[in-house]
Amino acid sequence: MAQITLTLPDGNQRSYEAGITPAEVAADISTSLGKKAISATVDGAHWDLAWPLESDASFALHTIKDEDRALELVRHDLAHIMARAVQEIWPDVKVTIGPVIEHGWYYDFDRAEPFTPEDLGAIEKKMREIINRRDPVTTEVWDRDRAVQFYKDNNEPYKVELIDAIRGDEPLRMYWHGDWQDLCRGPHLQHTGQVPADGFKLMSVAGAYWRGDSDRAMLQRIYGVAFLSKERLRAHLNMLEEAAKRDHRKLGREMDLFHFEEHAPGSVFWHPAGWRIFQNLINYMRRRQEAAGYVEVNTPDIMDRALWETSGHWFNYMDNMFLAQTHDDRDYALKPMNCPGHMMLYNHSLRSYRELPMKIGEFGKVHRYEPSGALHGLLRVRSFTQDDAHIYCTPEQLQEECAKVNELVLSIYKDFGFEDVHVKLSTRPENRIGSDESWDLSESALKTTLDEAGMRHTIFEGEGAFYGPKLEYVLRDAIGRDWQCGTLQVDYNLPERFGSTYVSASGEKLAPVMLHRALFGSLERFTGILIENWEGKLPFWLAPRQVVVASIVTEADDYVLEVVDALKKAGVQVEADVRNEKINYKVREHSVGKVPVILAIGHREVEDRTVTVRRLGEKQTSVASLADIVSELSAAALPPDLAN
RNA sequence: GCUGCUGUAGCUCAGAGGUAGAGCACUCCCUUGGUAAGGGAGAGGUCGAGAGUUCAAUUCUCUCCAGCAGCACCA
Repeated sequence: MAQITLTLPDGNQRSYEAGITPAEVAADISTSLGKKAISATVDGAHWDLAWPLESDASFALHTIKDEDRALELVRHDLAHIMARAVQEIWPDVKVTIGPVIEHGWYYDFDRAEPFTPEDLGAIEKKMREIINRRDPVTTEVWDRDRAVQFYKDNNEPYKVELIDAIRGDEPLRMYWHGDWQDLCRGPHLQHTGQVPADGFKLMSVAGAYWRGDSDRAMLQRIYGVAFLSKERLRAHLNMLEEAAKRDHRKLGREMDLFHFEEHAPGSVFWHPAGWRIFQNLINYMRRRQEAAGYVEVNTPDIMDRALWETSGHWFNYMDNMFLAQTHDDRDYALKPMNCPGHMMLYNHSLRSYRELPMKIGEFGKVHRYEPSGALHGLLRVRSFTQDDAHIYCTPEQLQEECAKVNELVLSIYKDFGFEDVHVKLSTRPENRIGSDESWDLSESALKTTLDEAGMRHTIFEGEGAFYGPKLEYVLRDAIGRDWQCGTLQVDYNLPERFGSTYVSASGEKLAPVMLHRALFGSLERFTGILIENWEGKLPFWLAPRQVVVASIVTEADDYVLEVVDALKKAGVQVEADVRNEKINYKVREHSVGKVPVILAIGHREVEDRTVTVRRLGEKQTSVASLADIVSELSAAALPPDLAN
């Protein structure tokens, strides 16, 4: 028998006969390690304890203490344990796939009756039984024909389909948890008892398409979360509760910012306070863009079909466009994008190279008939306002303009407290317009921009828009969630389709390149993201109601109004609250409404011409003179681009 | 769009085959109270819409609409 040498993490080497398993190595090192081991890493690959070792390798054993490995295994075994539990309860349910995901796993089943919440409880109970049985996990490599026949005999058509999809040269590995069997790449634990029985919870059941394809069968997906201890699980569940508290739909109601109606699904009714946030964003962006050399324009909401045919939208997105019926025998559509309107604007007069780069922005409201299931509060709507702009430039200017947009967007996100930004680069899709040469140029311009700025990014092959590749800016929020916001797209195609030109220095008519860019993206969505990020407690300059001046006694009312007046004149968004209510009541109400500053006025303040200041989230109050508080709050009300 | 669930007062929710209830909010009265809900009274609902079953439907059935979770989609 050949000998192999395993090099342990501490540098020690051990020699064994080829074909030995990591489980045997672990037991050889110590009895307790043999019991505690859950998997191994062999030359960097995560290795099942049952897989034989055939050659020299670096070798490390893992126990439940190696958190990353342990979580992966535990979650993966739980997927199998859950599938087993389901089949033990309902033998006719067909199994499909069950991968590990962030925080847990899911498994998709084909079953005629829907799983109910009570079913989840029953499954969970059965899973604990299986864990307590400490069923051994064993594995074998089968050849393809045997596996296919096995699944045909067992009436598991999805598994047969999976095997068909696996490359011919890949070994098919079968796993048994006790006498229950599944096709699986592995690795797995030694036995089901290695799963912490109190660290998991089944969360929900929902539909999911087989193989992610909406033309195929709808399966039932059960989601579970799993951690290595009860405490970790509880912490995760608490985190979910915290996230739920940030739900902008709930905060929007509590803060009286906006609402939705049945008769306008996916369209926002902005209340005064919500609209103020919205306007704050637009005004801020308007200033930043003006400073960056943009001009603002406005183009029609409804335009003739012919325009959308020229742009390509009609053929690519007709199903998702709102069409306008009129009595003049013309087809109109509500604009789903601003770019065709901007093309009209560009083409309206003969352009000189001296005008380029030409940057035209519009806070245009676009309408898209989004699938009903996609709608989600402010985050996915059917009519929304973009901070859209198009930059027309010469091919020579392209690279620099991309870099400028990139710089601007990062600087703006920073003003909103988003410093953790990463970028998705999406390249040419199958359905596209334009030549491969123009796509080469566009993609390389975006790639170069990221490389020169040294920004981390992920490439998404084939995910670009039909007219050009795109960058998408993804922000990480205060509790670690990612939100896709801004975009930068290079487009050689629309200028060509619209016959746009500029006159060059040598008098030739040449085609410009255009950039599409939006930095907030959708103002509606960005507002929603800000609400979630700050849990409604927006920074002072953005807060829709910055200050409430509340009277404690009726005799203070005149002075309250004087304070309100002074703050208003100083540019602060302020309201008086002189209702016949106790100060406790007022403080509670405005705190729930996330008003950052409450100024309370009683006899003392009237006499001393002061205010008592209570800031959101602080129990402690302080006293300030009227003049001081006015100057402090008027400074705080300045947007970051205007503050010193 | 697909699967499942939900729809009762402005909000959060209870309820039952015999045309409805609570708390908060709202209006009025009392109370002038010092930092997260002072007390009392009143008003408020075609029970999402339509059809069917029934002597009788808000309750049961079906269709539609909207919302929620997930999937698919996201120019």
